[in-house]
Amino acid sequence: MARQARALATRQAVLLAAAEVFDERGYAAATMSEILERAGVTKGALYFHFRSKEELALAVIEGQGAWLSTWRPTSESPVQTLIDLGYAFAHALLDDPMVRGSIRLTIEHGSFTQPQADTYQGWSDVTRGLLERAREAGDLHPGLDVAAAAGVITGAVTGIQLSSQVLTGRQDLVRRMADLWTLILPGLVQPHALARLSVAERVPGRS
Amino acid sequence: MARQARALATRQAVLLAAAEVFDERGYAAATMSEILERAGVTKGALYFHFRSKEELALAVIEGQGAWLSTWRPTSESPVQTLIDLGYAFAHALLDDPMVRGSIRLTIEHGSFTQPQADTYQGWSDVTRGLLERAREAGDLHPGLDVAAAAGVITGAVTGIQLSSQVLTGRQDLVRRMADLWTLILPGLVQPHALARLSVAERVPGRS
DNA sequence: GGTAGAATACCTACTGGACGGTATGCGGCC
DNA sequence: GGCCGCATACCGTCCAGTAGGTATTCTACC
Repeated sequence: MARQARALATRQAVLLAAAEVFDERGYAAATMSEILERAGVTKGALYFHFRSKEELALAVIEGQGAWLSTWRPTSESPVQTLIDLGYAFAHALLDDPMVRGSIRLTIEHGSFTQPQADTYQGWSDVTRGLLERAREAGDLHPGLDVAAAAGVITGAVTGIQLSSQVLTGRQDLVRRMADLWTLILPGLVQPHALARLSVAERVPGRS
Repeated sequence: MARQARALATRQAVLLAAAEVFDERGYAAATMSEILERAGVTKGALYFHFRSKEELALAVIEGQGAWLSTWRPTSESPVQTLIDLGYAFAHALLDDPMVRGSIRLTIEHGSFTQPQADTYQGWSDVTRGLLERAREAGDLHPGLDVAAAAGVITGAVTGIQLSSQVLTGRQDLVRRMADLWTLILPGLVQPHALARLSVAERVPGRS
């Protein structure tokens, strides 16, 4: 047990360092040397836990699927939950190295296409689920194609994040997220539902 | 003159091959060997025209700025022009290897940050210019923040394109573009202007 | 319009270094 | 004492870039 704890600690250190390096350099440009140096770990230790660079990258990508699956609705209103999810994701991108690294690896399509498609699909599914609940609640425009809207929102969030990163190092990410909702919501929800929504970021603690 | 023609041909062949390989593999994973092999050119020829891998990548990125600057308005209506620009860009992504490679290099932020920021800024500026003309024409919602909307649209198009590529190899890109406009336009333009717009792709040849 | 010579355009062979991965050994906890 | 967890030294490969030679085409002059 005690030694398992130590092993887990080094494993986590490697994962974290890998996420950081993948985030900064991308998969191909990242070197194992930099990862193990930053983790304060030797090559033997790293390759004991991960058999290859690719396996390590896959483990980092997994970390972000984990983040999404821990997300719990924050409101009775599905659309409000979706908005909150966007802001939560923005803050994860700012604070959580694992999410950052994972997103970079997902965006850089390359050797491993399947996990990336899964990531997009996962986000699209969550979005779609919320939108379908919103439609049942009568919040959405009647003719709206829910699947199409979910695809657009997922893609738009991806792109917003990317352009924010390139232009300002993600400093204006939260503002851009607000801009996105401001622009998109009128095409999504009916006016009476729009009035009940908080487009700006909500501080947690209220229902 | 005749020798310039030959040199220009090989230079173009190298640029094209480079764009393809960068598009398929990304900057770091792309190898000069594959580029010169695909171009049917030897190493000496390549390094005569481009002094380094980075210079070659920058030349590919330039090609896309060139594409954007050759774009000419297609309609009296600025918003309709913006929609058409989106579709034109989608088809360029499907057909023009230079645009494809350039976009991949722009999305993969890495060693050269400045040209990428310039690319985003260029798109954002064009979009913003069209939106400002639309506002002067009274087409937009009165309170709309034009700069913010331009940023969102640029980012959204980027993301749409990315997710379409990962999920379907860009097969559904045009449809996703239509979904984007359907969702965004109600938050952008006033109803009376919306009625005059063609959200679906227009075949060229009519005013 | 033919030729000398000088750029221009390109070819081949090579190099130094870095990188992912491995083999083997060793200490400490059960 | 045995295995888990790690450390170290090493290997084969591949890659960006270069050195130096060769072919091709333009210019100049006759």
